[in-house]
Amino acid sequence: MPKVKNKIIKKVQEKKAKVAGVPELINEPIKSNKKTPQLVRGFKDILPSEQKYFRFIGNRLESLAQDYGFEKIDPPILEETSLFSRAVGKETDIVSKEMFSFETPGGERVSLRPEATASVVRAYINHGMLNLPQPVKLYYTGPMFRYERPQSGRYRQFSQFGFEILGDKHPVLDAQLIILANNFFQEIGLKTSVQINSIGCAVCRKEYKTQLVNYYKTQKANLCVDCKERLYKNPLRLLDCKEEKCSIIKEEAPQIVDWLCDECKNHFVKVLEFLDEVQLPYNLNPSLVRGLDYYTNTVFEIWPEGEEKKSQSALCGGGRYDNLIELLGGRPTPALGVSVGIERTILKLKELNIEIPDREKRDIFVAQLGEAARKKCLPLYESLRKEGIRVAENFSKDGLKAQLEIAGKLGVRYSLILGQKELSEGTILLRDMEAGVQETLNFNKVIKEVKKRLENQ
RNA sequence: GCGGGUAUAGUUUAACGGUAGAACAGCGGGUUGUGGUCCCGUUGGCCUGGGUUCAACUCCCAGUACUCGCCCCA
Repeated sequence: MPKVKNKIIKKVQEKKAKVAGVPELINEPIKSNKKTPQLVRGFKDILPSEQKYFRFIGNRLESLAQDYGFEKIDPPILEETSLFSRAVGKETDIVSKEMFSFETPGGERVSLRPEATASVVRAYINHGMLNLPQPVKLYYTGPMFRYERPQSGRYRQFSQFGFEILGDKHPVLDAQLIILANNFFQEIGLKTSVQINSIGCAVCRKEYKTQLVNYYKTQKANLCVDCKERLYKNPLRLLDCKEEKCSIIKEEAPQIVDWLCDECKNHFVKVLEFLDEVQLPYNLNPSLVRGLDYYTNTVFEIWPEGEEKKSQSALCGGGRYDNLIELLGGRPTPALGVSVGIERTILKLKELNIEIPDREKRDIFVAQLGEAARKKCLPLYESLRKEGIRVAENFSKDGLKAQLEIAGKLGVRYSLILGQKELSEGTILLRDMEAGVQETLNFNKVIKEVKKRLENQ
């Protein structure tokens, strides 16, 4: 009620002011007309409340990397555009229409990275890592950029982490990489389904593509519009069309595993055997093909359990890329890798209400009253911190009420309170926040006393 | 690139062709020195542009953003 009244009074006063010829500027609120810049489409602020998810995943990542002997590499976010067009493939959607590319003031064609494998491989070649003991095992984490239509689980800037193993072609590595990736999801509490396939080497894939196209040509009349296009642009993609009529055609389509050369088939069989050794269940998925050109032989994805049909559900994807290093100008070197979509993983964690540990609680809040106390509390805070005590404060506040309120919200066990009275006595109050009782301590012994109390609990 | 839904305060939202209301959060006070309960006060908002109308936050159109699908991918 009074609010309405105030507003009316305000209006009347404004009118009066106008009538009296007071310049309007005076009554104008301080608010400027300038609009606050908004987020660029598809980009997000990762707010403090979201950070625990990233921290949680980051911690799991670090310990996994340690356990499996991977070393970290941080390639830059910006690379020559040609790195991606050569590695990922000129014809792929990612390169042909989804990169943030521009010219630098110096005239170089550069792109924000849409993925990191190409950069890791470039670094491997640039820094002569072939002279290190092979295989070289590297991991990375950071933002990637793709100019796609944003939607659930898809942003224009998103985070991935990934593991790359360069310089060895043994199938045990394929299996171990899949185990590692799957362990990650298991350990954060997600149930998963491993999808695996082999797309062979350049030779047998070419042969298979011919077979596939020949078969689909006989069915051309019944294909969807997209698939007619795929027939010429990217035949392997025919296999994961979701149109019902195409799925029926797919049933009868030749499967790549039947067209693998002896070497590729042998490799794939061994990978599966290793997986069997650790009793990791997997789904042999003949229609799993990957969107990046560099893949050869083993390809895999990990999906959340029970979400086989959804299109954006893959939490991670990876495979071998035995030709990539040579393609980028290195010596022929086999390699493989996996990358995990962090936001997608977080989305899943939230969906399943999986509990994520918060940041560690603070133990002691330092509250002060008056400028003199403030001056003593600032160094006290430093001393407590140096003693390894988890301490909190809000020194800019004046009232004790406000400070204790914050202490309560932080969930500290104790608050130290220093005011005029304590200052003159050389003491300080220790308040047990749970019990609500206080005792007076000698200021000079406060660190020792606080430590003693924290240890006793 | 294509299609559907949505757009009111920091957040969740209400109502209305005629001066926008709440809850939570924030800030201040009730205790000039005591939090987690309570009470009071207070800051702050109709996405942008055009049209219809005496009058548009409300109706219409366009744009933009968000969102959900398709495509593609993590």
